[in-house]
Amino acid sequence: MISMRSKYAIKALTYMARTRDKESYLIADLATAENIPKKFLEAILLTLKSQGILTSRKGPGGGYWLAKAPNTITLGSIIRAFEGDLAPVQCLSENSPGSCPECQDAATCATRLVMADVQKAISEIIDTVTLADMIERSEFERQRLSKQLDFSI
Amino acid sequence: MISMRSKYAIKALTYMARTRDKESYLIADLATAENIPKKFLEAILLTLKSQGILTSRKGPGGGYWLAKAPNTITLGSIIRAFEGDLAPVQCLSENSPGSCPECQDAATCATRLVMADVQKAISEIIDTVTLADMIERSEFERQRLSKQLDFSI
DNA sequence: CTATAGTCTATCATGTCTATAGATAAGCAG
DNA sequence: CTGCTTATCTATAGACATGATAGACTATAG
Repeated sequence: MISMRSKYAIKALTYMARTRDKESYLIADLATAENIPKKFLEAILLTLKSQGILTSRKGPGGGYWLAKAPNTITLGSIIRAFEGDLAPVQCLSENSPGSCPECQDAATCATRLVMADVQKAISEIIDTVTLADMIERSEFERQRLSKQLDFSI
Repeated sequence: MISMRSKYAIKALTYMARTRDKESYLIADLATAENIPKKFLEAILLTLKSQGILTSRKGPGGGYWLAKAPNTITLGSIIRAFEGDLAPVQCLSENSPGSCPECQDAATCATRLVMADVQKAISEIIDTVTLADMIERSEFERQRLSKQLDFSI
């Protein structure tokens, strides 16, 4: 299960990518628009900034905005900002290395071998999908469903 | 990250599948052999029994043993016994259904669509690999490494 | 100088995870 | 029937992560 942080981050970022008219977004407005607890969102946006996904400016006229184009922001980079690297087992973690405490022989550990495949499969999906892709996919689905409705009438 | 429960379960089951000579295994022996806290292992074996992976008998001569052949016990069934269905988001959970609390429109939710792909990718791996496969893979790796050693001498 | 808006620190409740202790129940041997 | 063996159940404790809130602090436009 991905955390609420990740989901709120996706919602806020998607909102910004969808409505590119404004040049900056206030925490309060994002919180209201996407129904996210304001104080919680604060910390989330700060994390996204530290990952180079958002930029911000203080003071009047300030706020947050996307640091990169939506088609260059991957879902993986968003999720990993909150969930860490998505290692299914400790010994496959890159940013916080170390062997699994219970493992007797990492070299021949079948669990590690299989889990490496799992990790790769996950990465291949989430590191390929971008924010732009997600908005497009959502819009496509919306239209597909409204057409289905037309037929059923 | 999969839990220690899952890892201990895999270790205990692999041990039983590897040494098929004995007709039953004592909790205490499994705990010693695989270096697992005995009391903790108790609960784990009980869960595996409730999932139909193990069978048991009390009293002298009793113990635990595999309820099925190792090539019919999937890694997925073991992991799911402890981690639940591996739904990346609430709305994709089958055994504890319900929509994600923050979701406004599940039908067009891009996160759900992508995560469904992730869930499928994970399942395709772990539901295909069996206990027998893992033992074989581990043994293969052991031999491969010892051959590599031969060359390097 | 002051209102605005992001940033930082601390705290809280709740829940899960790993692990341990102690009591209980089933089953075999004599 | 007694006693030993072995699984099973209930309860608890400590550590940590998660979701969320409160309040003080800092930068900046005008």
